[in-house]
Amino acid sequence: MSRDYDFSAIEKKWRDYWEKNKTFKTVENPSVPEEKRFYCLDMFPYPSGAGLHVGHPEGYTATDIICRYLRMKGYNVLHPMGFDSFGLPAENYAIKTGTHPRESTHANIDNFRRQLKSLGFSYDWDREVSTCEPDYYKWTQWIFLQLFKGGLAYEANVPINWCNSCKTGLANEEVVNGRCDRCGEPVVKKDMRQWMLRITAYADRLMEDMEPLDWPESIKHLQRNWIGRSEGAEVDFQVKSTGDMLKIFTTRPDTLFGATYMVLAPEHPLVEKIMSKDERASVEEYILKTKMKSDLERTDLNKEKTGVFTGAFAVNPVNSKEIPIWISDYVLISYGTGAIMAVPAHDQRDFEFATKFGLDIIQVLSPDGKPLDKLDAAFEIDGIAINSGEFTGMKTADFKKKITEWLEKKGIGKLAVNYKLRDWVFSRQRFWGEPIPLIHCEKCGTVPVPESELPLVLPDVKTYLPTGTGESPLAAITEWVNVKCPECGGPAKRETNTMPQWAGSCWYYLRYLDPLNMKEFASKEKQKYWMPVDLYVGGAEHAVLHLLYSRFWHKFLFDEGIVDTKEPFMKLRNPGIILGEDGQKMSKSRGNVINPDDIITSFGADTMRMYEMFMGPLDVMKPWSTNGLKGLFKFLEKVWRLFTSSTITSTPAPDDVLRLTHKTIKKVETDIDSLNNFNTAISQMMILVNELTRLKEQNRDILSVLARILAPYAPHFCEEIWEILGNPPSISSAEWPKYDPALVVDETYLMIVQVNGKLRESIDVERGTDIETMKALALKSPKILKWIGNAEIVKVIAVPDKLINIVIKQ
RNA sequence: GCCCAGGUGGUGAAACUGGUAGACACGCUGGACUCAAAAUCCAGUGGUAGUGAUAUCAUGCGGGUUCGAUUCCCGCCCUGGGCACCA
Repeated sequence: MSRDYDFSAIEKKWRDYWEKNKTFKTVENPSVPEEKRFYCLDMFPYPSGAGLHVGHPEGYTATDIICRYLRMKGYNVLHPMGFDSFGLPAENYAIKTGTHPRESTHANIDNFRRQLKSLGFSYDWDREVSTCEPDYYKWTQWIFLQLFKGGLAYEANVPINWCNSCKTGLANEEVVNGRCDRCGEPVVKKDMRQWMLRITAYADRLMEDMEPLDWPESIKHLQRNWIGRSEGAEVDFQVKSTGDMLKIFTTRPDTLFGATYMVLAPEHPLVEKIMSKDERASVEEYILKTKMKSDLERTDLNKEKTGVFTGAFAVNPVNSKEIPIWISDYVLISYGTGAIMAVPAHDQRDFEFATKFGLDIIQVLSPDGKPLDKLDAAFEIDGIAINSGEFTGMKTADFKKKITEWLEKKGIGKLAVNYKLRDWVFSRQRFWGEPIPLIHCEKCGTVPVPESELPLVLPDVKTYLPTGTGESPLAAITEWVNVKCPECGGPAKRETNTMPQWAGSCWYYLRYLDPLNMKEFASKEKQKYWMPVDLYVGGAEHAVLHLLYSRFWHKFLFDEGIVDTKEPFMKLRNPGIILGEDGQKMSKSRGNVINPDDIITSFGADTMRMYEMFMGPLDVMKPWSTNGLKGLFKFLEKVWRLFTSSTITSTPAPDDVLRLTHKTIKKVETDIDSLNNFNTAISQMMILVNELTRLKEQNRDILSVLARILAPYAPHFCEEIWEILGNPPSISSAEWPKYDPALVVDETYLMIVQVNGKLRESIDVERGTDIETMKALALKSPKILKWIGNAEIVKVIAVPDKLINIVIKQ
């Protein structure tokens, strides 16, 4: 029976079959042992109006292959999908098009779901979650309340990153090169009342607990740098005129004797108090100027240092020297104590500042204990102390330890640790997000919405346009804002800020476990059955956003006894970016965007899946090629003909073909197990198919193996050929073939013969041939004898079952 | 500037713990089939020299270690990503 490979009919047929038979519904079967339970998680998509792009199916196909393969090996696999649907892009899109974000979000989700289904992914769709649904965000709000009650959510009036175009505050993690991550507008600082999450309380654990995880080193590295732990000392300096204590943080307490001036951030609270009358005007002007600067201007490294003298002096506690106090915007209020001691001889920033303003530069450190002649730049590395009183002559490391002890004994300093990581700015002055479930009462202060009243539903609003005033659009709905205080019953107002986009994704992997549970966000039993996530696949761009935030929430939930694992994601893999056919990043403006729908219509989902896996290893960046895609279509057609246009018998296949089949099983297995090299598994299957194509007739058992090892890659296609072979559906529950270890190695091999490391001959010999025989065979070869000639053989190196190298004197 | 990843044919890429560089595919060239084209099948395909067997050069560049280096070490160049006054 010969017929064409009608992919669209085949794919529809099997998609319908899976849906109707709930083939991929997952249940917590207790008889499956723990080590055979696998939780495989994809980063859920943000359903934009543009639909799925080709990058999505890359990671999703990889995980789908892994899941289908593991099921065939007898694993119980949890493989869910959902939608990250609250947040700025949906809202901005809604504003642009004039539709309500709820409507556009729902339409986008429907489209995404359709596209995902058309790719044949084996998700258990009964577990779908969507972060913007009240049933879901009820629990996001609930977790927030636990954070609030645990003292980890707090209100603060701090200068935050503000985007004038999106009209909202942003987290540090959402600012890229001084610009808004979403719209690219420069970010400015704005003083605002904010809800903050105390992620810094977990800084140490976020750092330490990451070490044993099987994550890409680069991602761990990124997180480590973002957290930015640095050890040093806090030292108190006294302000001479007022007696105030000025606390500074330094990683180089060993350079204390070289401090020739101090610098406060312009926003430092002491500035107002300590500045002298004479300097007031210039200090105030400088502060004003700083306020007007955008972050971009302020952090521009190329600009010259600026600053003004406050008129005040501080006393250096190690030598009682009086040193001037300046303010400058190169000192940040948000790091350390917002104040530094400046050691121009040993810190490049201070050096530049001191040079510009003619401040003293005193060397207190050199490579060999002798002062350097002249300094063109700060000497910043470790060395031996000079000009440092009783500490002179000490090595940097010892000095640090000794001086810190000394400061501690005197009660004017101590060991201190600082982090680059800042607390998480958690409120957004926008509409499309989870309402923060808090009530402000004049009498009782900030009171949580009672848990029984959750979810606190996002109200309908006439205009959801951002106000730009620092208030969210919710503030305008007086009937929603004005409530009775849950504690005293008096008049109170709701918090009108909403949560950031990252809130819902912080814990979605937990909701998949038990999506319909109305009493808890996930039952302990279900958690115990599946957690932690065994494999998590998604984009590296989330290294310091989602992946850090969700680890923080998870640790908090762990401390609360709500989850039982310290870390949520054991293995992490990042698919590489797919570039356009021109090698450029895919974008609408470049006109090089590939739409998965078009590919599926023209070539089918199976070809699409195969091609995306064949392009290269999962983790590397790679350009799209339509010709390459066609190659995979041709390959499937070739396999199709094998099953539909050839004679299929039970006559055993030739020995070499049988061996090749077993080698192929093994190769496909190890490549899937690598979680990365799906491309070479396909290459190996191509080699097998090329070999089979040469045969006059096909052996049924070999075709059966081929169908099963190809099934995770091209599932619709393989369901069909499985049926053609006469098997009942579905191939997804067929058993993964076992290879025979005896058949994966050949009886003979090609022995390489080198002369002085250069390939000169290759001889077919039996596996296991001993070294002496190898030598004898090599030295019998006329070619080799010709190369050796009369030269003296210095030595012979033999690697059994591989090669022999004859070293001669030339 | 600092940190990380990576540079292999015309293209995507392969190569076990150092052991045949370029598997598999795309593209290209030639052939078969066809009135012709598409599809399919067959053959060839890193550069140079040679009809050919073959030789020689070749994994970003320059050194080194080794019988032997795409693989290990040192220095440099380029590309991609991250951080960017964090004291």
